[in-house]
Amino acid sequence: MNERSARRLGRLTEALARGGTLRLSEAARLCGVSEMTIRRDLSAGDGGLTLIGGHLVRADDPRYAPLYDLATQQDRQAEAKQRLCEVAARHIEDGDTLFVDCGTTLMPLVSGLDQERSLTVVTYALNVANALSRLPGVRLVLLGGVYHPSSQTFASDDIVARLSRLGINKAFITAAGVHAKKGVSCFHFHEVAPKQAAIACATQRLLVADDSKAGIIRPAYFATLDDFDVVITGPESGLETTAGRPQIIVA
Amino acid sequence: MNERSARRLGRLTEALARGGTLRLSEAARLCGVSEMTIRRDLSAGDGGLTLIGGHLVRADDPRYAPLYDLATQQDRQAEAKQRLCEVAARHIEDGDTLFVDCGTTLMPLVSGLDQERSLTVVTYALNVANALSRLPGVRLVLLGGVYHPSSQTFASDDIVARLSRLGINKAFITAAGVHAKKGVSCFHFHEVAPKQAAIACATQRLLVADDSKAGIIRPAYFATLDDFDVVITGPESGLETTAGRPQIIVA
DNA sequence: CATTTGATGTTATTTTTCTAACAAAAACCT
DNA sequence: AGGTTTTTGTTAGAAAAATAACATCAAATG
Repeated sequence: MNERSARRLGRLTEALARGGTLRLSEAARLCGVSEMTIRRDLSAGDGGLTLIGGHLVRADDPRYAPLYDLATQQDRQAEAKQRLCEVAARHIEDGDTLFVDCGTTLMPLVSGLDQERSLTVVTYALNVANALSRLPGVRLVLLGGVYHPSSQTFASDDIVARLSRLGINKAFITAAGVHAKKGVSCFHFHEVAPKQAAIACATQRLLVADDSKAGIIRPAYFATLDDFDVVITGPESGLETTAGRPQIIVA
Repeated sequence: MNERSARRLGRLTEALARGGTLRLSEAARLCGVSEMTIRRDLSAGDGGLTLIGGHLVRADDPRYAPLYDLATQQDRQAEAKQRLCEVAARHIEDGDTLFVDCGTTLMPLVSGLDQERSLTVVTYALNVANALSRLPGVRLVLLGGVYHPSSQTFASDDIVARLSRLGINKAFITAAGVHAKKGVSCFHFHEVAPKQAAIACATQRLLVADDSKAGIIRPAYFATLDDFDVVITGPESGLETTAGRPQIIVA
């Protein structure tokens, strides 16, 4: 990609940073180039901006991904996540201090929060923070550090210490693999410390994982199933409520 | 308006209640009627839903609100900021560790960075972090804490300690007010600590402020002009290079 | 039962947006 | 300078969407 092209994209991205749309014609006028050039910039770019019916809009916000493109498969997972999150949301009470884990699983949870909901939410994920930053009722605490693009999270050596200073009420944890015997795992090792710290200091621990994670093992173990008080999952997960600790909720 | 029509609209409104888009064709299939009927429903409705390029969206969705104001006034300032940032960018060398301050002034700087640029960038601003998160060559460090929507920044009591542990090479600082005699100020008190810490520990300090800030005093002072090595500003600022410390660059 | 009325579907037309191809201009290199 | 590549603009054609007009259907009414 071109340097000038990148600068134009940057400018447009900035213009649209807080949402809104821009007619393609406006964008072209703004940058002093033809509409065709803007089109080319967009298709060469990283997909942060997209064109929908002649209107330039942000595409990087999962909140605005198409909901019901029933044709594709991604969306069925999205719908599953939506269902799980609706159940998870019922565990949230006003005044809670929540920990919200990384990934896309919990995005419907934070995106769906009521504007006026009075909560404190702690996270180390950039996408989660972005969604929460728009809610006036939420006090957002982001655990900073070095950014890891692979999981859109921040990692730092004192994240555990900082987390333990916060009075976390409920921890919503995600996983890439959930195995009844072997335990709960994720892809990236830098996610382990925050997850474990959140599990350690939260009063109530909730695991949210859709069917596609069931029976899977990923590189980084971070907990066993009975570290959790509640597990919210889909009907095909094969997990069942036993006498033991975790209460399995099927959504 | 028709009763069935109203019911369809209600159903679609519900489907889009949490944002997202719906293809007109999907909507038609969902309601079991033709696309034309959906179109008629929409134009007869209260305007809560709207059609944009074949996609059905909520009219009050902030993402799809047209940005009317861009063409007008913001534009000239944006262009000025673009100019300042082009000058500022010339001070960046590969391998640098930068501090980038909050606000919109420096957005063109980070948005315009080359994809391959090898840098470490430290910031405490969410918008800056978002722009940088897309650049593969940039190691992004976000100083976390409690989110302040007014400035899109994070604040925490140990931000100063954490900053001083980082080897900041060049600090790009912004201001809401620059006064030759009185000093440099910003709107929010929670910005003061990070700014001062960055100024304290950086090797080179650059102030970037467009003309509209010149001669202005804002609530929170955080530095004097000669705390900076370089000041990048516009032609109308009235600032001039004197014998003293700050080198004034007019862009 | 025929007729009317309103809602819906279908088709055709216009407008707009998208894509591809080529031409012009600018930047780049030797 | 001369030639090459890259970037941008223009044009033309294809695709999609918006609009309008007309046809069809179903319920309601006398």
